Amino acid sequence: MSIMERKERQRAERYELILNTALELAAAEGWEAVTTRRLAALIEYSQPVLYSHFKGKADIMAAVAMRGFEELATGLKIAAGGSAALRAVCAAYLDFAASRPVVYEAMFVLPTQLLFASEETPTALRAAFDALVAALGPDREDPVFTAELLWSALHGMAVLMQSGRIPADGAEVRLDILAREFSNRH
Amino acid sequence: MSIMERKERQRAERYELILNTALELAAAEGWEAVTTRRLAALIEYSQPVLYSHFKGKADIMAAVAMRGFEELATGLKIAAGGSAALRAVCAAYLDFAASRPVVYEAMFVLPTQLLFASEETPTALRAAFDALVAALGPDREDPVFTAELLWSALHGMAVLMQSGRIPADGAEVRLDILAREFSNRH
DNA sequence: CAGAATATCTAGCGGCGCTAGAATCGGTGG
DNA sequence: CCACCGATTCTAGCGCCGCTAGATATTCTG
Repeated sequence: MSIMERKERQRAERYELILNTALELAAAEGWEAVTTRRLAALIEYSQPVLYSHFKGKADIMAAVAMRGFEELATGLKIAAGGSAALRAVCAAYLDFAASRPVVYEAMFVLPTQLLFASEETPTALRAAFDALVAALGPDREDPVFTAELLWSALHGMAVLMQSGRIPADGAEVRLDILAREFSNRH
Repeated sequence: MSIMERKERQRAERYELILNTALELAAAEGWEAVTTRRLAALIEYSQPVLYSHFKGKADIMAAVAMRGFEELATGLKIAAGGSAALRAVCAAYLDFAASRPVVYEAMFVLPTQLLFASEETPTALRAAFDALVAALGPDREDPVFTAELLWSALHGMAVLMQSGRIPADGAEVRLDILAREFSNRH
């Protein structure tokens, strides 16, 4: 059965190659430059090979997004460890969005079939959201709604800055105000 | 010169026809369904006619967005009139986003060359933002940054709800929390 | 080593945004 | 009234897209 194992391993390697190449290309030229033809050329296989791994372009982006959910969840959990957890978690979120813009775009901006806040929500995404809830601290009246609002604010800041709709300059100040407004001293 | 006037009037009418048709089609089937071919067929002209009015598809969407800026600015100004201005303005913003999703998408989600917070920012958009600043009330420490943060929160709520990433159910509660957190009693 | 099964490729479909050049229309001067 | 000419509009096509059917090549098996 070693032959099958080797085949599976090679297939898994090619799967990784596709994802990494798609991510690199997207990072360099944006998702609209990630076409099945260019991607196939870069991995040095023909187009249909992509379709033996993924249902289509959207599926490739969804796979990239899934990894992003895990990375984000990890980042938020680490940030939640120290003191001033709320501000740190918010900073970690914005940091992730700023440092991996195309991954963030695949996760939260581009159309998705992914259902949020449902049974099919990926574990990692749920974990990331739970980190937000936890960062708000105990004794909240509406912890989930408040966390959704906090997420909205973070997401809005991320995408409006990314698209140049609000200036990058004020990021620190806005983060300070956000952390202050959402702090638990009310 | 009456003939030229008639021609200009007819051209203006066709311009309107294109914009209205694009908006209707986008509202019915989304922006990705608004192709130059379908649009041309709907207005009963050939494709190149579109290009005699607009530089391209993106330009058509930008024109739709521009009208949206005006409508939003008007809506926010009206909401700012009464009492509880902050909550009312926020509600008006979310209302606009929810009731005209494709216009909102063209304004704030889809790629744009439009520069925000610069000299080229459309007057209407600037007016809408100023309404947010005003709604925060006087005696703020960082009124612009705070307004940018408020806008971020509103935008985040709008798009995350629109894409189903946060449930539509909690909209009212989240709006309440938002208005409370940003109220000037600190 | 022949044949079956698997893996991969070539070639193509319909549709996209956009445009060059042909055809047609409408106003104008003889 | 008509022939011309410029403006307007259309036909046809380019190179690209996501995706797939069917041919081909490769690999494993008896």
